[in-house]
This record gives sequence, structure tokens and C-alpha cells, in this order.
Amino acid sequence: MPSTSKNHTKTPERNLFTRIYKIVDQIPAGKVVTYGQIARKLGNPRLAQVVGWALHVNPSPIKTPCHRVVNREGKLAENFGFGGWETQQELLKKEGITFETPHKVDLKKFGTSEL
DNA sequence: GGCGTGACTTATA
DNA sequence: ATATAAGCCACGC
Repeated sequence: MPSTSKNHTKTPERNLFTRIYKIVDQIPAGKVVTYGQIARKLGNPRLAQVVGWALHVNPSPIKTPCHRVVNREGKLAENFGFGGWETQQELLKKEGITFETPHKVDLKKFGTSEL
């Protein structure tokens, strides 16, 4: 029996990272989601930090639309990995998302609460 | 196996 | 409104 304490990573089924990628991959186009929203799906809203880390080390930025993930304020990451928040801004604009400010997105309209 | 850090969030002052 | 503290998980040393 798996009394190995916890699945010490390398276990996709238990690995939070894999779950995060799956959730992010299911974000509909033209919508954005917050880290806390994903974290809540994982079971703990405090996992938001892990979500950020997951996207930071995300192996496939193309398969994982991390540009649709923003922080609680709807703002973009200042240290975005693509090459800057400007890249994310362009991508979101293509999806039809508008910005209240260059760094902030209108969560009231694009916040996916149905995820 | 411990300690610090991180694309975060929430609560409290 | 800003500042500080605590919380969670994964990674690197």
C-alpha cells in the first residue's frame, strides 16, 4: 500500500503541476483566470503561489496559455517569462480582451467564474 | 532532509 | 490606500 507518505513528485496524478496545466489548458479563449481561482480548484486558495511557480517552469508555454492567467487584481506579471508583460498583453488583445490599464485587465467582463 | 525563494492570496493593522 | 505576517507547494543548493 502506498504508505510512502506523499507521492514525492514524479507522480503526475498527484502532482499539482500537472493538474494546474490541465486547468489552464481548459481556459476558454477570450477569458482570463486568476491564480487564486486555479488554486481553489486544486483544493487550497493558498496554492496560488504554486500555480505561479508552475507557470514559471511551464515546459510548454504554447500548450499552456499562461497569458490567460493573471493575478487577483487582473494585473499581469511584471516578471513574465515570455519576454515581458507586453507579450501577454498582445496575446490577450488578440483574444478580444480589453485593458483598463496596460497592466490591468477587466476582470469584471473577462473573469471566468465558471471554470 | 533542511532552508530560502517564488509569475500569489488572504487577513490584520 | 500601503505594510506586514502567515500559508501552501515545488525547486535548487
